[in-house]
This record gives sequence, structure tokens and C-alpha cells, in this order.
Amino acid sequence: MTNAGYACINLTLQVNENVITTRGMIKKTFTEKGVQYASQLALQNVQDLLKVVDWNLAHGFRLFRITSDLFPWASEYRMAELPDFFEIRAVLEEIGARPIRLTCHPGPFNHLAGQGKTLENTVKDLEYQSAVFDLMGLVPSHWNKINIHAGGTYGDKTATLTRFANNFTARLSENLRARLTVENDDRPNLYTVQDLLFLYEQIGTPIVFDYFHHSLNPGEQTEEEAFMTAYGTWDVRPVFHFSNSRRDYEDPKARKEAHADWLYTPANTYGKDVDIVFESKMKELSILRVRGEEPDYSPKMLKLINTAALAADKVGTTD
DNA sequence: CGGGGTCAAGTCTCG
DNA sequence: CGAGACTTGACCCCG
Repeated sequence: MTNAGYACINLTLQVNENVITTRGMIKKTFTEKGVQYASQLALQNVQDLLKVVDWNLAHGFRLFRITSDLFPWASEYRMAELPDFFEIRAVLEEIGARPIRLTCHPGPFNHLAGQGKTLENTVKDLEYQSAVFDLMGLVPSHWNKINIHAGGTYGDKTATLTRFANNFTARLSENLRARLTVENDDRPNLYTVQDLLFLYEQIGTPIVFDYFHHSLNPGEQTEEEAFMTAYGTWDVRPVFHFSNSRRDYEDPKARKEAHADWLYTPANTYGKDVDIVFESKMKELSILRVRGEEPDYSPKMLKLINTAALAADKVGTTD
């Protein structure tokens, strides 16, 4: 079976009930208010994450990518020193016990092949993500993937991926190593699925196949070939990413890398069982629409949907 | 209290 | 050579 999931934000809860999991602050505020305030925000974030997870279960979603911004300024303290740590941990444990596959996708600043401070920051950020999963009580495996891009090429893909592999082995904890995956990039100078196969051979990191990125940066492989290459690197059911092009379906002037608000084409899974995170801007609503399960929208939601739907409707009528 | 300018991090691309 | 983008806009100040 294929589970459908989406990334980070539940629009239904956000718009109607102000449920958000990414409360943060700018540097100035952190300097002024410190870990005390970070703790408050983190507690509210995890409490809201529990609501989102429960909403997902109530609506048939058993896959969800959590935000990597649950803990503001996480690199500047250890979670255990937060004033609200015990309460936060209790909520995380509750989340981890729910029957849903949780993943995360740390930011574009993570470069495991980087050097100096770049590498230090990367290790810190990735270890923090892994520690969150540990606190949730999740057994370390690719089931709960921590997925990143390989990062820049520094002018030499092979040398860079070799550095990535060395740092992976030398610098990361066992639990993090068990969770880390890499994803193919959308730009021709960055990494294709075929490029990333090198990493799999070196250190066994599975490849997250992103259909849309592949279409923009296919390398030598067809979609089916890249899909199968990535599929072969997994030791549990894979998680792949899917979205449609905003330029092709909603706005001819959009950047070619932009994701569409809605979903327009099915993902071909080539007869395999894979879970898919749909990276459409309208989040869970786009999946409900494909399923033909349009809920009764609140006036606030209708306003949001009408804004997003404009481009989509245009495509429909000019076809 | 709503709107707009601004915001940690690395690298690459585009204008 | 600076802005914008990336997996996700939210924070904070000012009028």
C-alpha cells in the first residue's frame, strides 16, 4: 500500500485554529529572552504538533513530515536544559506512540560535505533532529528518515561525496546514521539519483526519489530508471517526494523549480509499494481534493482556497 | 492590530 | 555582484 503524506503545515488547523509548529524568534529576541522563551515556544510547538498528528490520523493520513523548526535556536542549547523539558518530552513521547510514519527534512544550510564551521553547524543541526526522534521513542531506522540534500558540489561531485561519506562515518551518531537519507536535486549542476548511488555504495544511505526534481535534472536516466535505482537503495518501504510544476499548470511566469499549489497528475509507482510526501503548496487540501473528499470549508479557508484556486481554474478553462 | 520590512546558517543561479 | 531560493513564512516594529 501507498501512504500519502504532506509537509510541515496543516492548513485546516492553521487557518481555523491558529495551530502552528514553527514558532520562532529573530536573533535579537533570542538574545534578550534566551532559552526561557525558547522553551515556551518549543512547548507550544510540540503541543500543536500533537494536534496535527491527531488530525492526520482522524483523516486517514499515516505519513507526515514534521518541521525542523520545533525548537527555536536549537543549536544554542541542549533540549534537556529547557525549563519545560519534562513537559515537552511527555508530549513528544505521546506523538511518537501514534501510528503514523514521521519524517523530517532539515534545511538547506546542512552540508555534510562542508568544512569548518559549516560542518560543525550541520552536525549539530542533524543531531538535534535525531535527538527529537529519540525523545519520541522512535527506533532508529530509515522508517523515520532524516532527509537532506548532499549540498553544493564545491566544483567536484565525487570528491565532495567522498567527504560526505567520511564525515558521515566519522562525525555522526549511530542513531543519526541509521536515519539519514539523501534526495536528488532539481538543478543540473547538483546531484542526480545516479550521482547519489555512489553514497549508497559507500555508506548505505537510501535515496529519496523526488519526481519533480528528477524532471528538472534527470541526468542519463528516465523517470522509471531513476525510480528503480532509488527504490533499490531502501531497507524499508521508501518515502518518495512528488509535486507538479507551478509553471506548467498554474502560472507560466513561475520559476521552473516552483511547486504547484495543487496536484494534477498521478505519481507512477511502477508497481512498487512506496510512501509519498506530496509537496504541493495547498498541503493536505490538495490530497483531499484528489481523493474527492472536499470538506465543508470555513469562510477563512474559502478565502485562502479561492486565492490559490484562481490559477488552477484558469488552467481548467483554457485547456 | 494589520501590513510590510526583515530575518542564523551555505551554496548556487539568475538578473 | 546582490537577491532570491531552498523543505516550511513567521517575527517584530511601526503607523
